[in-house]
Amino acid sequence: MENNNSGRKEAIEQELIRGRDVAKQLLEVLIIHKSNRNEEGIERSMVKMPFVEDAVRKIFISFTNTLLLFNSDTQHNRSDIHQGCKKSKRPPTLCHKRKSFAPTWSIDNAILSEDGLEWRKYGQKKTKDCRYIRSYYKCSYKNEEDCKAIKHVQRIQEDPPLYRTTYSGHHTCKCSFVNYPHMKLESAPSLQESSKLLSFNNNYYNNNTLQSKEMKHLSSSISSTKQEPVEVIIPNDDHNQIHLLSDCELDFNYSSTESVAFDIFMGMFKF
DNA sequence: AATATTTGACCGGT
DNA sequence: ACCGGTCAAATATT
Repeated sequence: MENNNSGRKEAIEQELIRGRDVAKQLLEVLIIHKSNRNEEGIERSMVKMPFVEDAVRKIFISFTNTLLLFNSDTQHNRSDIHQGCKKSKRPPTLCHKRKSFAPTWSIDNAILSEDGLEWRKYGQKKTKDCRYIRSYYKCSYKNEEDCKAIKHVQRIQEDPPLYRTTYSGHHTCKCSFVNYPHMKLESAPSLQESSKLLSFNNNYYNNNTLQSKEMKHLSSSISSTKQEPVEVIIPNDDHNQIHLLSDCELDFNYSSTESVAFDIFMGMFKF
């Protein structure tokens, strides 16, 4: 327990450092961008938007990974409570999981826009303090993959219309890879039941040096954030596959896989 | 027919 | 007892 605890502490620290470093990079880019505008405000620099976008994403993921690590104790303690009532029919006893310890965050939008993730509406409610209805959504893959991500959307303002979307928990399903069609996450039947297979289409990585460099980075990233042994397979020419052996801490594993995937994504833009 | 949304009942936390 | 989150039957949509 002691050992596990210090390992987690270390992982949290690493995530924080990682987030800080990317934030610094981003800040530098923005400062350069600012100084490269001339007096008329005409832009002379070429700030690569994919880079900026990805840096923001990485910072975000770093924070969420840290939160997941931070909360992993509480989540474990809770999971056995709600296993006992998994199959009970409505009356007489029904256990609903109420309080979630998952990280939450909100985003305001002027329009009801797609967020690129897949949701299914499961309820709506008029709340006390707001005259608008609040809609509740859960991940479309909740049943298939036990993905715990939920969100609710509520209009909070009339005149310039404004909608607030509050997310809770992160996707642990294939839908988190929906914006990155060259990456696939699926079960790896050849290995343990709980393991996952992350595969990359080689068409996107035609520079061989870059590829091997990023793959190396990938493997080191995975093992550095996990205490358990991780199997990394870097195979043939057609497909690069990484097997992740995971058991109870799926949220955490998926998230780090995702963030590592962004690393690779980012590596592509440097060349 | 299969899948998604609507809706009121139900539940747990305060 | 109230409030907001969730369930699941009824209904709508594909």
